This record gives sequence, C-alpha cells and structure tokens, in this order.
Amino acid sequence: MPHPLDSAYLPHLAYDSVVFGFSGEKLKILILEYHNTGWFALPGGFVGVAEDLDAAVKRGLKERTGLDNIHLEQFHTFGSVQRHRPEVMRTILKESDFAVEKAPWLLERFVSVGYYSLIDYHRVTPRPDALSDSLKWYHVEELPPLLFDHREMVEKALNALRRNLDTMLVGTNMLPERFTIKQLQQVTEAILGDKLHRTSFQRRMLATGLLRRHDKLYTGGSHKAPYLYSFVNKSAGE
Amino acid sequence: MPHPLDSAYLPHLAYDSVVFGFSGEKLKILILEYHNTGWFALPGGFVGVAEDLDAAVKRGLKERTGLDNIHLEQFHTFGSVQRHRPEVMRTILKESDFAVEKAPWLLERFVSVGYYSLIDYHRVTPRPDALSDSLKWYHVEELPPLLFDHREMVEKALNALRRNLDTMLVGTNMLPERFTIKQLQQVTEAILGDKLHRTSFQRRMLATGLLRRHDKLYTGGSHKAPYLYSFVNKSAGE
DNA sequence: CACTATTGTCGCACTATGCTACAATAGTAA
DNA sequence: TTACTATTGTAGCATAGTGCGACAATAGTG
Repeated sequence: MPHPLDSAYLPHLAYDSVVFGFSGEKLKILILEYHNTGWFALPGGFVGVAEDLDAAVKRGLKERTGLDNIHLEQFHTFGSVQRHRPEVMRTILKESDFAVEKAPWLLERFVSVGYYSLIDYHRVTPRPDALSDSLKWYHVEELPPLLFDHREMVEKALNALRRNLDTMLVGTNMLPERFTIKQLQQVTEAILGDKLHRTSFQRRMLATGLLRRHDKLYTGGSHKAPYLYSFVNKSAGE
Repeated sequence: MPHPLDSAYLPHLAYDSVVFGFSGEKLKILILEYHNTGWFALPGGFVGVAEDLDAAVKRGLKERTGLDNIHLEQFHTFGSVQRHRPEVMRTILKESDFAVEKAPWLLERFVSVGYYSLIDYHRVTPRPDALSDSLKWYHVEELPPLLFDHREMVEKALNALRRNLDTMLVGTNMLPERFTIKQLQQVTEAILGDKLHRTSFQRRMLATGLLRRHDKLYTGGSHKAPYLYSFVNKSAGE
C-alpha cells in the first residue's frame, strides 16, 4: 500500500468525504483538525495512478473508520480555481513536519470529487491520519469553520442525501441491523431538519414493503414495546 | 484562447458532455465521429490550468454549438481505471495527423466529469472540432456504439435528467421561448420514454404556477388553437 | 355548413397524507 | 395486585393529488 503522500497519485485530483453518522438524536459528520493550526476540514485523500476513484475513497474511509463495505455516494465534483490556496497547504505540511520539497504537487491546484457515506456511528472509532490531531464527530448544525470550500461540500452533500431519501431508506444505513420505526423516524428527521408526524411516517414506511418485522421486542421503556425491523432490499424480497 | 491540444491543461482530467435537444418528437443528443475511424463519442474537452471546471465545459459547448448561457448540470464523475485506452487515443490522434509526441499526456489515464445540457435544437448548427469529421444529433434510442464508457455516461445523464424533472420544468429549456402545453408534454414524454395522460399533465403543469399564459394562439392545425405559454421562474413571479 | 381533430375544463374514483382518536401494553409506584 | 404513565400500533376522517373519461369549444377542411 502506498504511503499517503508519495508521488504515486494523480496530480490535481483529490476527493473529500462527508461521513454521516447518527447519535444522540443528531446527525453528525466526521471532521479532522490539522496539527497545530486550529484548522478544520473534511477527511479527504488522493487517487493512485492505477486506482479506481471509488476504490480510493473506500480505502481512505477504511483507514479512518476501520469499516469496509460502506454505503458510498458521489454527489458533486468541485472544480473552481478559487479552491486553490497554496499558502494554507504549505502551512499544514509545515506544521506536520512534512518536507514540502518532497511533494511539491501538493501545493498545486486540485479538483476534488465529493462523496458522502452513511455509517453506523456506534461501530466506529475514528482514527486521525498523519497530518491531523483529531478526527471527531460534529453535529451538522454546529460545525467549526472549515477550510477551502468544505462548508459548501457539506451543504451539497446534505442536499443530495435529502433528495435520495425517497429513493432509498437512507436511515437504515446509519442504524444497527435491527431498529425500531421510531429510530428510523429520528434519523429521517435529523436528515431533513424537520419534524414528521408519527402515524403518517409509520404507515408510509410499512407501505414500502422494504421492512421486515421481527417478532422480538425491544426492552427498556415503561410502555408498550415496539417491534424491531430490519431492512429488506428489493431484489431479495422478490 | 489556448489551442485545444496544447499543454496548458490539467493532466488526467477531462469532461464529457451529453447535450440534449428535442426534434421530431424525439429526444436527441450530440455525438461526434473521429476522423477516419468510424468511432463515435460524446463531445468532451480539457480544463485549463487556471480555468474553472464549469467554465471549461461552457467554453467547449460554445465552440461546438455557438450558444452561450446554456443550461448545464453536472451529473457524475467517472474515475474507473478501465476507462484508460491508450491505443484508442493513439489511433484517434494519428488519424487526425496530430503528432502524439507533442502531447504525450493525452495518452495517459483520464478521470472525466460528466455534464448534461439542455438546448433548443432549432437554434443550433453543431460544429465538429479538429479531431472529428462530424458532430450530429442522434435519437437517444438509436445511438451508434460509443467509445470508452460513453454509453454509460448517456445512461447516467438520462437518469439524472429524469430525476430532475420534478424539480424544474426541464422541458422549457429545450423549447423556444413560447410553446404549447402539448409540446411540453412531448418533451417530457421523450425524456421519460413513456406516455403521459393529457388532461392530468395539463392540470399538473398549470398548477405549478410556473407557466404564464399568453393570449396569442398558435396557428396551423385544423382544430381549436392552443394557448402559448412561457416559463416564469419563481423569483420573478413573487 | 357539416365534419374532423384537438384543446380546455370538469367530474368521479382512487390513492396518499396530515391529523385525531383509541385500544394495547411494559414498566412503575401505590 | 392494581392503578397509572408513556409509548406503540392501528383505524378513521378530511383534504389534496392523479388517472381516466366526458363534453363543450373551435380552427381549419371539403
């Protein structure tokens, strides 16, 4: 496996990923902080000269989250020249004691492909890379200022995610294998940033035919126990 | 303006565009044919080292269609290593009497950003570029075999276009300033590849509030004359 | 001046959805 | 054991949207 900063990568091309998770009834994303700068950004990376773009993104996520088989979706490619900020990049490298001369291509202009992914928050312990102090979850509505156009990336990723809510039961990708309808509703509400009506939501979800009800019951609350459900993808269901 | 094949471009990065038009009740796209090869492909191009990605695509479309202010939408970025076919590229250049040695970067791997655009067929006379014999309209359902992954690009562009039908009155971008509801329905049907019910479509279009009815009537058929409409964008309407 | 083809609109049936009502029930506290 | 509470599952009703058919209006044709 190539070292993340050697020259076996395509110049001028990068990817950035918006990793969504759900915890404490909030939608969260992974943000990294560069060494000694107080600068925050989305986790990203580069594409090997003989590597599929999708594979590069998966590799990066695997390194940072330990997860394989992540739900990935490409949402936009960012190609404005205003993205180019060589001073910023120079400082980041310097503060990580990385010799710029060894990889001058890092100071050049990059076009970046934006991906979002949905993961189960509770199955992940994020690991910062060589350039960053930390890789942590942030509530989508309480993000720190982000470098470059990463703020816009988050907005676009969120919009794409919302658009895809109809197509797929998005929430199931951020929940454990088995979940209650209430959990699914909470995820959906966190994504939409809006409240939904309980009974309508329940009826709509059941009408999709994409949920398999299990006889087992959830335990905990002092009230009627809800059913647990799991996601049934269409091909398997027919 | 840089010559299309000199080295003022970002290496490894290209764009391809799926240009939709509507004529003879069919949805059509622009396809070029390379010199002396019988090979067909989507019109594409490269991005200047100090040029916005969007601007590069606009420039390419302007050169080929003469149109400015085209409705453009980015739909996907293609980054598979299997796209790389240096022999094909070498043949294309050779058949156009272009010396490969002058631009070896053209034989390298490219990641390509896919855009689609919607234009008024009747306002365009397509112009082939230096490498191609022709640039012509083809019915979407009767395309010749295309090079590389361009067939997949067309499919993905069409899917994106269909998804966006709800959001925007897509059809209006492929029709003249003033049009009848019937024309709008025909464009929509061509995009969806399916028939719609006349009265439901009419009711739905009028209910959007995005169409301004003009008193003038269309002339020609031996029957009641339909109203003409023009598109009213939301901001102007409120 | 009838005839034809198309247009604009209305009405009806069916479906989806917002919202309310209500029975069922797992724990809690007397 | 027995109320009591909070939540869950489902049904009912009003409203909005859509598929589909009916019908009057009308621009040209023979």
